[in-house]
Amino acid sequence: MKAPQRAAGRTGRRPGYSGSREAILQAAGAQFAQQGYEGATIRGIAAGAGVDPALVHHYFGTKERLFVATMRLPINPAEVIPQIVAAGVDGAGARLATLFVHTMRELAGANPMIGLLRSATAHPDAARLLREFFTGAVLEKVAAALDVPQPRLRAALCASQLMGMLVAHEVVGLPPLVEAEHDTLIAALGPVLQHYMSDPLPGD
Amino acid sequence: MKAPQRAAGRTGRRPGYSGSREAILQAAGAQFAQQGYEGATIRGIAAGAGVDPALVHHYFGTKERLFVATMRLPINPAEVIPQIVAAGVDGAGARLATLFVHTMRELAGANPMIGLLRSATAHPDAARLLREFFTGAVLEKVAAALDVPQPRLRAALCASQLMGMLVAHEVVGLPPLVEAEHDTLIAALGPVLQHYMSDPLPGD
DNA sequence: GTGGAAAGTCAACGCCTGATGAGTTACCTT
DNA sequence: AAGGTAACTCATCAGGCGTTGACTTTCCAC
Repeated sequence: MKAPQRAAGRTGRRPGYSGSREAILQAAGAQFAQQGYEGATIRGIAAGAGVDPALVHHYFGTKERLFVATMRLPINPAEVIPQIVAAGVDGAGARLATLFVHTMRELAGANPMIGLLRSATAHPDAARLLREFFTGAVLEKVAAALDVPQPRLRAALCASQLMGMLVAHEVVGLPPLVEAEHDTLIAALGPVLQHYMSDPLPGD
Repeated sequence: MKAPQRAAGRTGRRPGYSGSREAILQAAGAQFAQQGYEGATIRGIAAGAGVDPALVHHYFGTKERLFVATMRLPINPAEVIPQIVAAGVDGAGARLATLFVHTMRELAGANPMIGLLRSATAHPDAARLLREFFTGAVLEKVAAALDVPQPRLRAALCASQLMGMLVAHEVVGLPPLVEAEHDTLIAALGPVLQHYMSDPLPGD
């Protein structure tokens, strides 16, 4: 039953390729997602990767930089946004809702976006990063792709609903949402996103 | 310039009524709201209240119990829900949106709900508390007051949008939302909440 | 082959955290 | 006037945190 144990008290470099760096990144992603920036610990991440805590610093320097290295979105907005908007504004709400719900359910429990949100609530830098990412990589892209008035406001409204669904579903765990079928959530969200994207707003 | 300093190195009970307990509760509320459960410290709270850290334990025992003592919602759902639903389902979306946006903007920066959310993301107990509170005190009440199919699911959908607006506005600080007029947000949110409350859903 | 760089561990540092217990002062009842 | 109780601070504890520097072992280029 003796599993090939990592870091078995042995010092010095291991023979062959160990994949420790990737193991650390993966463990860090899981811990940040589950416990947020403050809650996750270097020691815990190292244990999860089967590695000495000092090795984490060897690779990433500080916890802060490890966090930054870990952060990424589950989907690449640069390629997804055109896909959703391409066929025109009509039906874009339904397409976005479908993509979002499926991604959320598939990544349940290991959603990097949740890690970002968890961290953003306790770590101002993460909040700033999230804001800059959204305004830069999402809002602007959507604004460029969507031919409607006030595109940034509309994108932000969509983001508010999607973030909220994520928090209510993954963090708080509201039972009616967790137990609902994919199609129910999609049917509920679709018209909302469509409303934000194309219905008239004050200031149009 | 010598302000009447609290806890000026003097030991023993202070003459007169000091209001220390209330000062601690207020400081704790602010710290939990701004930094979440893990981020807030007993020492920081004590300093904010102008008091020795040990006095916090004297009154509340543990950090956990102080947190519970601090938690409350900005509005009392027991009296607000009937008010919103009373005049019928029609227009309830707009009424809820108006109440929500005004409350959110008035409490900006000191919203106890944000403290709960921040804490829920890092502290499973807070998440459980938030879930139990929502299912018990909100979802059930709404379910009883609303004469529509699947009331709990509808209430949860509304909650997801409101939580999301709170996170996007207060935590992430998306510029288009922060800069929008009250009326713009209300006009955007109203139809969404109305949709969740009264439009047909799969499973009706 | 030989030497430098990378991979890896170990032990320890200084700091901050929540919590405790003893001691001091004021208040309230009788 | 006396004594109990509540309010309050002080010094201190043990434990966990991020981080560091020295040391060992393997890899790779020349």
